[in-house]
Amino acid sequence: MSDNVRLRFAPSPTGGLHLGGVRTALFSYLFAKHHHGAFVLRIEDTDRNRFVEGAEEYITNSLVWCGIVPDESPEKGGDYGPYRQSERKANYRQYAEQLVENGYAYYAFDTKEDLEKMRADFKSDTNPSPQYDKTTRMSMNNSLTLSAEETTKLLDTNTPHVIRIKVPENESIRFNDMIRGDIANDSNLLDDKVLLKADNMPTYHLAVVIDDYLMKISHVFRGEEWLPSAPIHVLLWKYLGWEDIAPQWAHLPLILKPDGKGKLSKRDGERLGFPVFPLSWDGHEGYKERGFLADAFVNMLAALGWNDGTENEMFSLAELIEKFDSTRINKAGAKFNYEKALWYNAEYVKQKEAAELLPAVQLELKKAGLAKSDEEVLPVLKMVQERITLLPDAVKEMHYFFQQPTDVDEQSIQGKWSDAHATFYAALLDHWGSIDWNKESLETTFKEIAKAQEMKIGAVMLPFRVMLVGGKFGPGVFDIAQFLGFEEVKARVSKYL
RNA sequence: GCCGCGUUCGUCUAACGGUUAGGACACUAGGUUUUCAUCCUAGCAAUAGGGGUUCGAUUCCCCUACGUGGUACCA
Repeated sequence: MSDNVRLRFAPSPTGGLHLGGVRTALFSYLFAKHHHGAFVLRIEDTDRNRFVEGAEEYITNSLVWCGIVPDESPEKGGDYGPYRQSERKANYRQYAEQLVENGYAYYAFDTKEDLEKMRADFKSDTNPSPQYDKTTRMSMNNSLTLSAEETTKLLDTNTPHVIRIKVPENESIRFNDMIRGDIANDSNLLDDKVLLKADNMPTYHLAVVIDDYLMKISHVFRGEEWLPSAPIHVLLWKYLGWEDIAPQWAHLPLILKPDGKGKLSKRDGERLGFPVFPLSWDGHEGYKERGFLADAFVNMLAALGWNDGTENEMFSLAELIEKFDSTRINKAGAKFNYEKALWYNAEYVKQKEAAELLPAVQLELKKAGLAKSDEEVLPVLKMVQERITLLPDAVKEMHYFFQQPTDVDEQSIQGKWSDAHATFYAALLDHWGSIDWNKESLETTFKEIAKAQEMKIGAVMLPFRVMLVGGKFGPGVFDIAQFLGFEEVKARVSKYL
């Protein structure tokens, strides 16, 4: 494959992109880039009722955060624009009419009530949801049942109508899915899908075929929920005369709820306590705001349903591009596991250079009201880096380096404090006032004084830590003391003497 | 109901006819850290069920069960 590999990600601007959508975009992007092809973003806004203000911008921002940058898009433009279907409206009707002329589609004038009546009339125990198909179309109000004159008259008087595909009888419609292999469907089970709506806008089925054709799309990655309508698309590519250049389809498995049943939905995030959006959307916190690193998020998503065949699980975007192979995508849906996402993030935080992490950490500190210089923060970050899972953890792990602990866990040293302790720390501070201030000498003298006063090291070490940081946590206590400096250590300890 | 797709440890997955069915997350135990986390070591744990095909099936075929998706003038 070469540079005529072109993939598109074609979301509807009906809300925030969720995990599944991002993964579809990611796989498309990886495949395109692996083959040195193009990745295009197309906005499928043909349903004006579901249009949501700001959704398109959100989608773009999300992709950018992930590093999935389109080569062509509504914003950026390209040779095959426009990239919003609402702006390509002029294209669709002519193709639909071409299908009618060639006998592959027909005008239908049925009202909403007509359709409801048909569904009610044909409904039975064995057929609970009757379709507009070969068994019913001849009893409906369309250009197949009406005379040519009547049809023309209705059309000329602007009677509301749609254009439906005329699904053939007794055909086995097949195509080869990149992930699932040969897929066959019996045409007798398909319905006459609406291609062009009464408002003159195309449905997904028509628009996707025409635009994939016009934009020279070579491969399509989309969710498994499209598998049942794929035969309609196959038919359309054929009826429009483009059968030989139809794209190759890859229907991706779904991302499922971690607990119960079904597709992951945005409600699950609130319910189970994890984000389902990359960036915050509509009051729902995103992965970014939760404190995930974009590359960890992308790695986690890529590993959900794909692997490179080795035992390696860590991949940068560049490595994903290099190793991506669509034949290694799984067929079965995957239950989402937030624990694993957390693990990925912790791994990325640990592996990064502290300096690389610094800007993001600084942002968290500022949010918590701790504005410090990079020079002050960097050495502390190096000490606590491996203790951070999510970026906001940095505040919890670092605040006591810069300010006296407020919540002191006194319970942890309850009953372990005596006058002898006070004497010990007083002597310690007295001695430390005149030594060379580094962690080695701090530790040595700490131990010497403890021995001289017949105190067990363990008995004085823990209270010392608690006075310094506020609890039983944190890096080596002498590392902390060294950073704090004599005056600060003295201040924190003296409070308890 | 009908149609499509799927089914390996609790979860994500490897093994594309021959392995003691491997790894990761989670969990458990031990070690390190005179704290906690990290880290190290070990442990736990799976081929949905039934028929075939084959010298041999996780792997190929069929049936059943279960899961999931579709069945809109939504995508």
